Amino acid sequence: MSASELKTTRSMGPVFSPPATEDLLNGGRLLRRAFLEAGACSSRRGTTVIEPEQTDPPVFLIHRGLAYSSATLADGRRAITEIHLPGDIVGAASIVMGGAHYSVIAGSDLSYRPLSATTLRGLMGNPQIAMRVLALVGEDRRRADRHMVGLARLDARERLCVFLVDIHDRLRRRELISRPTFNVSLNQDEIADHLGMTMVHVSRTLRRLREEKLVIVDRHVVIILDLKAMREVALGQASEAVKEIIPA
Amino acid sequence: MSASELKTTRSMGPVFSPPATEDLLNGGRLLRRAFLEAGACSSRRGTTVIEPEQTDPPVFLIHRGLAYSSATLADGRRAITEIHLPGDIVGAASIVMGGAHYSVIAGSDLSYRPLSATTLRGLMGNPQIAMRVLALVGEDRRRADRHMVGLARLDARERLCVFLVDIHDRLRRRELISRPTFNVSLNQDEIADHLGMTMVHVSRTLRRLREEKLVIVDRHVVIILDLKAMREVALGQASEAVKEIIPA
DNA sequence: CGGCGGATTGAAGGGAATCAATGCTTGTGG
DNA sequence: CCACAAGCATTGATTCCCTTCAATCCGCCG
Repeated sequence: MSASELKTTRSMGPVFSPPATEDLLNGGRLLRRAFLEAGACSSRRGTTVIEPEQTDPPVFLIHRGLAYSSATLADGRRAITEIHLPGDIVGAASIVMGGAHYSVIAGSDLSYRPLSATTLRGLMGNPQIAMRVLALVGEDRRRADRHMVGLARLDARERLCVFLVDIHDRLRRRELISRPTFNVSLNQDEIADHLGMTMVHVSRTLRRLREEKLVIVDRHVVIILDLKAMREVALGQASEAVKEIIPA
Repeated sequence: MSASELKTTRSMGPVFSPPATEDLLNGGRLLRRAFLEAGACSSRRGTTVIEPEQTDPPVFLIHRGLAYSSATLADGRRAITEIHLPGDIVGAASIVMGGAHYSVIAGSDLSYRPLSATTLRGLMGNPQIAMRVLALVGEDRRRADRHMVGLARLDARERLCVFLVDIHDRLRRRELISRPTFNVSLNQDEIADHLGMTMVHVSRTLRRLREEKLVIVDRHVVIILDLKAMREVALGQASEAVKEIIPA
């Protein structure tokens, strides 16, 4: 089996460096276990889970619901830099950076498990966990890169397709959904802040996508009608390198 | 001394988590040492240093010159996601991610020291180095976040100010310059791809900044005329949380 | 000198923002 | 049970920032 075939075969989840994979899997197990020892918390939609001023904030494993990281400028302009889904670990980088420079806000009613920064720093003594934490941050970074490319070079329609397909794929990979229908508990204002556009234009663009019979977004329910076509809009012009990251 | 005063005092470089700082400093030393044991390399301007297809690529410490990470879409649109300056360590995340999903290109003639992914993975056994590597990726992520906010919510003039002030501050912090004049060996096309605009509009906006007597960018030479005013454009509306990150 | 890549400038067009009004749910209270 | 307010979404009209297209210019090098 060739290398490329191998890559296509294991299309679930992010592709790690083969020599590191063993450690990563084990580190992942240990890390999850550490989270499970912590008690579960919950926050209602709209609550700020992490404040930017907070020093040495805890790290969260999201159990249910959706959260996002956002930064607000003094004049009120806001950008949502990342969407966190169930299974995501939020804020891993802050254990060395001494604090987030953004807020983490519950986008829906949320349940999660916090792990104190100190505890996690202690766990870093285990190289497998250290590797795993590094992988978490690396994965975030990869997503951030893709998002930057989108913000810099895609138009509104493309951004929305990428956004929706992305969420779909992440939920699918985690086996949280089995059909191309899911719930995104963000309102259009929040989507706009994530994609660098206005609510008005999100609304118009969603209408267009609906008319094109690509996807229906009503309230918080997303129904993807033509996943293949959406992928084409999203990645039709993505480079081969980027395509490899996204499972078909 | 209050906490905020303390923060302002140590205004050089990124602020780390206090409990981790000791480890980080030591890990940093060890890491630099590992790089210095490797031989120096050089690449001419325009060379691709890391290809996106490359599996398990090495990590680089840049010695002299400038490089950037870029992703190109199939239709030719390109986004430059990050600028790497002397002293930066490039590609640390790829030791677990199994490869970059972007190219790293020499923006000028470049000299650097590579460290193989395998070697660095071995060094991760040392918790101090592991912490330090995590900090590297975390720092990158922080910059990525700032850049996303810029792409999403700043206009052309603001983006250019942020960009130039950012480079200035990074060079200043590393003590590579002492006056607000420096060299950015990127052409306007590359700047445009970094800031998500067109070369034509970069040109126009730079003219405007010149007329406003804020900064002169001629060829590859940047002369900042009014640093304070530029910071105001750049961060005038930055949130307090973001401001703290940037040294005055 | 001529040619070339990069930068500049002008004119025209378009995508998205802005302003503003209306509609639709939902929840609350009379 | 309806009225009404509040929040969110939709739609239209207008404006504007930025892109696109195209021509010119400038410094550099063979």
